[in-house]
Amino acid sequence: MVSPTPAELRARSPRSAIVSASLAGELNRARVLKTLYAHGPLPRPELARLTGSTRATIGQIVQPLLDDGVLEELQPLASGVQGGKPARPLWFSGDGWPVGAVLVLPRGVKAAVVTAGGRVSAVTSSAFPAGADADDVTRRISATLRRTAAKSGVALHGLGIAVGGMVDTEAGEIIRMDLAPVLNGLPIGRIVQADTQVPTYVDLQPRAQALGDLLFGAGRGERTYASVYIGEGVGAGFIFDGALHRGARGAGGEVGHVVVDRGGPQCQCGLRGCWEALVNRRWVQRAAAEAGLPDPAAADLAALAALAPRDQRAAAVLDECTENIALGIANLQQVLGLSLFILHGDPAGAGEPFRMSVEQAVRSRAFTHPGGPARVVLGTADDIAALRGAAALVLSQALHIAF
Amino acid sequence: MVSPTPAELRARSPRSAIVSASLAGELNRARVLKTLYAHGPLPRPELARLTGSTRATIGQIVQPLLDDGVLEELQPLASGVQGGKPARPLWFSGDGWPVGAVLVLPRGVKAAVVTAGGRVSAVTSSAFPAGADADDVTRRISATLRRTAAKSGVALHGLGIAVGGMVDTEAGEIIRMDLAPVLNGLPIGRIVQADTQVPTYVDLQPRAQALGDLLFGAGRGERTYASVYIGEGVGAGFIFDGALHRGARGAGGEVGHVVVDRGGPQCQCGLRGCWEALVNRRWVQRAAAEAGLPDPAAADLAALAALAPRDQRAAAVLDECTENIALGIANLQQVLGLSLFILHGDPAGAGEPFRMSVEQAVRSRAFTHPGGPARVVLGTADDIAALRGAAALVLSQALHIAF
DNA sequence: ATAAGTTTGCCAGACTGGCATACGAACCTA
DNA sequence: TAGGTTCGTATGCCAGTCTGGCAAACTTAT
Repeated sequence: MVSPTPAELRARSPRSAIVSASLAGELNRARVLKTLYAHGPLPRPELARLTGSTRATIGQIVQPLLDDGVLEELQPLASGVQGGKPARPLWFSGDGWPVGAVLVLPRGVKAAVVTAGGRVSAVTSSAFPAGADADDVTRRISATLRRTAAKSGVALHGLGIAVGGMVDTEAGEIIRMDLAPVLNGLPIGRIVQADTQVPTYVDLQPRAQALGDLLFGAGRGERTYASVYIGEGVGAGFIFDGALHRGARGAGGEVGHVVVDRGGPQCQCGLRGCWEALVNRRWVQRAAAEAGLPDPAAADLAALAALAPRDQRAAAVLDECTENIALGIANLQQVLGLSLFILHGDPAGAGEPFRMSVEQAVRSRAFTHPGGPARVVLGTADDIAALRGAAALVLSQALHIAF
Repeated sequence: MVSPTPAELRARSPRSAIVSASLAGELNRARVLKTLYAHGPLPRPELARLTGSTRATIGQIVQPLLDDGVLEELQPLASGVQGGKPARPLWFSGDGWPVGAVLVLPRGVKAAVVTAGGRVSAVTSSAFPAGADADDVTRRISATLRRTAAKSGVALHGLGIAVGGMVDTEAGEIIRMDLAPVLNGLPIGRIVQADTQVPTYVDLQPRAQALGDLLFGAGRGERTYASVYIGEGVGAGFIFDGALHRGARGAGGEVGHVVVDRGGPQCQCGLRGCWEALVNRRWVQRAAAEAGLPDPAAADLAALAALAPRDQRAAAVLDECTENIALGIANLQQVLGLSLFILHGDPAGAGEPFRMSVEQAVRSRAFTHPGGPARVVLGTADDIAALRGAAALVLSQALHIAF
C-alpha cells in the first residue's frame, strides 16, 4: 500500500494495461527474478530454457541487474562431461536490495533488514508496555525501526509491515486486531512511511507469510497453494497461479471465522461454530486441562506431540486437534482445488508424525481427483520466516514478482 | 482442454513466458477484447482511455479484427455538444466467431451455437434414455452436436462443454457425476474433438457459468467474484482478478461438500454436515413436506417465494433456506474477501425479495471491512446463460481473455 | 601438445509492435 | 463561411526481443 498502491501497480500489469516494449521489458525482468526465486541460483542458459527465451535475451535482461548490484555471478560450475565453457550461476548479491521487514503482533513489534536474497539481519524486537495507548504503540514501532536501521546502516528500498489482524491494504491501515484492540484503526502505513520516507506496504501476516514462502520457503516453484497460520488466532494467505490473492482492499484470509459447526459454541467474533475456536491455542489448552494433562496453560501442539508417545491422554487430544485442523483445510481443498498447504505457527513445531497425520486426515476428507491429493508441509514456528514474508511484500511489488 | 491444454496456454502467458513483441501484440489484442466484453460496444477513443493507450495504437490493434470479421463498426454515435467527428463504436459482428456450446447434465444434453457477441442460436436438446450406458450417452451427445451444427450451417471455431459434475480439465474427462454415474470416467473431450475436429474444452458447469458471467452476464466489469450454482447439486466458479481460477487439473469448486455442520447428518459423499445437504433442492422439498405445504415434491425456491407472502409456513421454510445459503456464501466471503456473488440455478428464480434477504444475511455474517459489504445478485434460472458459459470456455482460451 | 567438439556469453543487425506527432475528415456553433 | 472539436489514420521513432555469428573456456581424443 501507500507508495504505489496495489491498485496502481495493477494498472501497470498486463492484465489491465497495453503492453508496450518498455512494459514488456519490466515484465520480463520480473519473470527472470521470479524464476530465480523459484529455482535458486541459475546460469543464463538455464534461465533461457525455463523462460522459453534465448541466452542473448537473458544476458541483455540481467546485465543491468548485475551492474546495479541486485544480482551477482557465483563461482563457475564444473563443465559437463562433454566439456564447454563453465556456466556462472546468477543469484541475488549478498547485500543487494535491502528492505525493512516489520512484524506487528498483539504483544509487540519485531523488525529486521532482509536482502533480496533472503538474508535476515539486524533483528530487533520490542514489547508493547501493558496498558499502552495508540500513541505509545506508534512511538514504540518507530523507535524499533530506527534501532533496526541504525544497526544495519544501509539505505532501505522499502518497508513491509505484516500485521496479525485485519488490514486495509490500499490505505495501509490496521482495521481490527482482536488481541490488541488498541491498534484498531491505526493508519500504520501512512505513519511509518512519513517517518521513514520509503515506500511502505501493509498486509495481513499470513498473506505476507504466503509470499515469503513463495520467494524463500516451501512455496518455491509451486504455482498454487495456501499458507495457513495457526496460533492464538488463525489466518491464511493464498497464492493462485504464482500471484498473491488479495480480496477487495485486503479483505479475506479470515479462515478462522469460517463456520464449520453451525449451532456450535459462540465465538468471540459473534458467529457460532468458527473453525478458529476448534484449533487455536486456547482450545488446545482447554482440551489439555480437561484431559488432566500436567501444566495445561503451557500446552501447545509441540508439547502435545512430545508427550503423545508416552501419554495416551496427550495422544487423544492431539488426534482431536489433527481432525479439527484437517476439517478446515479439507474445506479449502474442496473449494479451491489446492495442491499444497503450508502450516505455520504452532503446527510447525509439532514435527513430522503430526504433519503426516494431518495430511492423511485431509486426504481422507477431500475427494480424489487427478489433480492429485493434497500435500501438507510444515513451515516454521519462529519469526524469521514471517520477517521474510514482510520483506516479500516489498520485493514482490517493487520487482513486480507477482502481477 | 485437449487442443492446446490450459497448461500449454499458460506457457504462452506473460506469467511464465518472456514477452516478445509478437506476444505483446497477442496480449494487447486480448486486452482490447476483454475491455469490450466488460463495457459493451466502445469507440476507439474510449478503448484507448480504458486501456491507457492511444487512439493510434487501438486502431492498429482492431484493424485486423475488423478485416477478419470478428469485430464490426456500429452506427456512429451522435457528436457531443462541442461537435467533432462522430465516433463509431466497435462490437463483435453479428455472425462473428461462432463456437459450439454443450451442456452435459445428469438427465440429458443441450447444445447451441454462440457467437463471440453472445448471440445464441440453433439450440437443441436431448434427454438420455432411461438405463442408458456410456455408449448410448456418447452417441446421444454426438447426434445432438450434429443436429446443432446442421441447423446453424456455420463452421465452428471451437467447442465448450460444461459438465454438471467433477471434471479433469487437462484430459477433458468427466471424473464423477453423482446424479448420473454412467458418465463417470467418460473422456468426453477426446471423443467430441475426434468427432468434430475442432478444439474442445471441458470444464465444470459453475466454472463455465462464471466465465459466461464475465463475458455476458452480471460479472461484466467486475474483477473478482464467485458464481454459485444451487440446484439438485451445488457448485461454484471463481473469477480472481479477471481470470478464472482452476484448481489443479480443474479440481475445486466443490463448495457443496464444504463441511458447515460437523457432526451433522451424513451426506451421500461420505462426509458429515456438507453445505449442499442444507441448500439443495431435496432439502427444500423435505422442508416443504415437513412444514405441511401442498405438493412438496414440486417445491423449489421459486415456488416458496411465490407462496411466502400468503403462507407463513412457506415464509418460514424460505427464511431457513436463506440462512443456510447465506452461511456458505459468508464462509466464502470470509476466506476470499470477494465483493460479489452471482447466484444461478434455483435462487435465480426466487425474485428480488429473496435476493435481498440473502444479501442481508450474508452481510450480517461477514466482518465489516473497507473492501465493502458483499453484494449478492441473481443470475438466470434458464440454460441460455449456461450455454453462453460453455461458449465462454472457448472464447476465453482462443481470444486469451483470461490469462 | 595439438586438434576437434561443446558450451557459454556477447555483439550486431533484423524484426515487431507500441508511441508521439501530425493531418485530413466529419461534425458542431456562431 | 469560419473557427473549434473530435475521430481515425499515416509516418517516423524507439524499446525490446530474436536470429545468427564469433571468441573464450572447457572437455576428450589423437
